Amino acid sequence: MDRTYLQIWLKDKGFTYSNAYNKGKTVVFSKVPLPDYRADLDERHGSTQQEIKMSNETERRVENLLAKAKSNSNDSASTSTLTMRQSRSSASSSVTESIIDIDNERLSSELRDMQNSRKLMPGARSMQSFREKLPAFKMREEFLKAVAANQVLVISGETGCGKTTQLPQFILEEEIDNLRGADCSIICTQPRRISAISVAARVASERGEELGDTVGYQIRLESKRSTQTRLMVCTTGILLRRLVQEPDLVGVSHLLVDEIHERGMNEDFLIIILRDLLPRRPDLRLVLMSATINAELFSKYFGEAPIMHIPGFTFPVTELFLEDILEKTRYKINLERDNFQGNSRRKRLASIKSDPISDAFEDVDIYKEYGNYSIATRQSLEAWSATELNLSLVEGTIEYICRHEGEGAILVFLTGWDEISKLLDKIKGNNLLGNSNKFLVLPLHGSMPTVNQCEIFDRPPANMRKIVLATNIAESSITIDDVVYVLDCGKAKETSYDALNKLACLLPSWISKASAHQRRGRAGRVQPGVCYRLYPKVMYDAMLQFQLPEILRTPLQELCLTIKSLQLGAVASFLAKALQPPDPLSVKNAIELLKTVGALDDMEELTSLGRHLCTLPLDPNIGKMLLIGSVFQCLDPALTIAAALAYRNPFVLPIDRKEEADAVKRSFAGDSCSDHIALVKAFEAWKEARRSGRERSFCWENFLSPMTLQMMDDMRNQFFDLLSDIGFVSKTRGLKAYNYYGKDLEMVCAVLCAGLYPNVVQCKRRGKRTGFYTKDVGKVDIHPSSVNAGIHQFPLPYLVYSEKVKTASIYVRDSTNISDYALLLFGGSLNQSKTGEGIEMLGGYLHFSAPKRIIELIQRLRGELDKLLQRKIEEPALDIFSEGKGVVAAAVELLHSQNVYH
DNA sequence: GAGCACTGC
Repeated sequence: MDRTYLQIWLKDKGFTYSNAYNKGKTVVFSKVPLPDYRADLDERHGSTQQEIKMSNETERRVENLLAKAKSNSNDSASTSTLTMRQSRSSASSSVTESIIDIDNERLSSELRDMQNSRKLMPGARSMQSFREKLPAFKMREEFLKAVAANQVLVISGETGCGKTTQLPQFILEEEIDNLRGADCSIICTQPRRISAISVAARVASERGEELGDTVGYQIRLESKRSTQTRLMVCTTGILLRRLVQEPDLVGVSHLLVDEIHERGMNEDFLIIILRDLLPRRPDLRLVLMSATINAELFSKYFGEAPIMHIPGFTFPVTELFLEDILEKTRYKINLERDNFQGNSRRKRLASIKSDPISDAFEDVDIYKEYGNYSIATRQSLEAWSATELNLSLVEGTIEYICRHEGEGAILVFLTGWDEISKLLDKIKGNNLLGNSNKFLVLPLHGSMPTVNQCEIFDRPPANMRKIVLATNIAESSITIDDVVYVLDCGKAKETSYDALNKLACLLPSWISKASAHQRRGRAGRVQPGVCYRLYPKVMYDAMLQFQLPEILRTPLQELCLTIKSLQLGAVASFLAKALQPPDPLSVKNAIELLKTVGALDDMEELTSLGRHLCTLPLDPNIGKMLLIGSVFQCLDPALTIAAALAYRNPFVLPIDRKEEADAVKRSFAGDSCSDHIALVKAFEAWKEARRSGRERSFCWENFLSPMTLQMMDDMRNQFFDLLSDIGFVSKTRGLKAYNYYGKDLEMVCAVLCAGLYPNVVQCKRRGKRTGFYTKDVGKVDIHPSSVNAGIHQFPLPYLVYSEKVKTASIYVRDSTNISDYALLLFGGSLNQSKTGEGIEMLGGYLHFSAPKRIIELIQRLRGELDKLLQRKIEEPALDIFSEGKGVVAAAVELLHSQNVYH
């Protein structure tokens, strides 16, 4: 067996990137300035030259295979055919039109008869009186008049006013009553899947109908609708996909966009498109639904569209700030005990100012400002730190509520896994709260396994108090009805995007007033409640009105690709029309990345690859990984990895058994040094377990989320269908026909490399340790949850990663160890090195050296591979294994020659 | 050497 021993030859060249960092120029970046991790830039940035070692045997084989390929490709000249888009027949004959008119008239009157008869059904009376009590009901006529008179209408209303369920319903009833039922098509968008389903279900039941009749819903991979459906509730993402096919939303009569104040990326993107669409569709009616807090913003955006306000109804919630809490609970914040570093207020004042909101408090003269409060309170305020969460204070407040306040569940908002875990431990050790008969303490975090989902929602047994320790997930995604007390620590982890360093960040920051309001509202769902804010009033006053919109906080490559596919013109000028346009540098980064991936050409136009990527609901890198995976016969693992990366990691993080969970994940990875392979193995094992009917125990034992795995499975099917739509696979041949190399680790890693490039890490040995470096930010760390964490010596010189995030440090979360051949054949384009005889990649960040004839051989192979791939992209039905037999075989040969495992 | 906000096609 041919085995090439790979020697890693390290050579520091002191390479620096002046374009990426301007020394002396400060980084202006969202709310949190970056610490100076670039201090010893030159030292850290030393670029490594990788010497390519190729055995004579391998060289001869690759040489031979390539020679065969040459003769092969000559006799089969490219026969790429231009596919013409079939245009839909635009004009239907007048005869069919009049038949449709008659049909529609009949249908409209049927719909009206049905609507009227349902009003007489048992239960309809009580349902109607319930609806009449909602604040929205009083506005019914006014609302309908405004919809008729204005193309755009902005509705502002607080939770509990009934706007989401009533307004679309009013329109539906009105249209049906006026015999326009057959012609109307109402779409209502929701930002989340669950809310789309529950809104549709609620409206259907209020109308006394089955879901899917006149009222239906559609979310990804799931819908309940019929030809009867006149009101469709869908997620914003579904509507955006529909716009790709139907840019004018032909046939839609009314569009209601809900929760627009949340400023999600999809919603912000949608309203730019809609503002441009309205003049082309004068008959379309648009209703924007927002919380009261920022309705004017949207009205202005749509040329002073009228605003209608609907008062809300929730139970009153008493609000207590830190000073009131200290006064009431007599809790004492003790410097030595509670503040680990013993930061006194004065010491903190002397150090660097942290953030404007904390500063708002640090600047206050406590003895003056809090003159009406007790000395103990003032001393506690003096000792309190705005930068570190004081868990003892949280616990003390919980204890106070349990001792002195009435019944009702307590909901505690914390920032993350760590805080939840620590507080849980603390409570369990507490004498009063440790009494397990009296308290039910439940952690609630997106990646914790939901052992007993019901426990969170159900009322606890009598004389038992439920205490939920949650993240932001409880702010809008999960609603716990019986909450009476909310504890708000005032912070949440928030993503931001540092365009200068091309770096996504996930850091705790102060929430906005809007979030604080939302958290408070969680206490008043069933009865009057109390909200304990564990920060001073002055800090609340200093909080931002709203969170920064998502479009300003995330990388934009996927959005930019969608803009191109919708033919909305130049990306930068289109995005400049947004309510709050993103930083031009972020746009530039996204376009550069799309060019690197090969989705856009130099003129910023979509390439053939780019057009394929538009059809896949994936980040362009992951989409490319999937396409290359199908091309190179690794479809099964590519589907799994794409699904996991696009949705969420199926591995859960149990609060008390995380070491075990870590070990299980590592055992799935084996010696692959790959989180992506661990995912694939876990998914395969799940499928096997499901076949033999032991899914539940398998998931439990292996710390996997059955719901996530199920969703991944569905997404895999969706991706397969989409690949079939664009001709890369044939459904009749099935998945197995595209998976010849599915178990071949080197091939799967090469496919990962093709997709994840330019997300490459250089592993540099430094004595006993390995340092990890990327082009954009220099030194990075392997995330401790990765199977690659703690490995000091990797068999291969590079890692590719799916995500790099700055939290406590800059981490690559999921990574795979790859060879230099994988990079050379499937990475970025190769360039002649400016300094020597070698070749380079990634704008000169990665260098490879070898004897001249080896370099030439590799470049020749790479050239043939690129040509073959290009033909395949232009002509997806092409069989590259017969067409480019020699080239593929040569590539496989080379990848296998670095097999260090067998 | 020590960590994992949340949505969506």
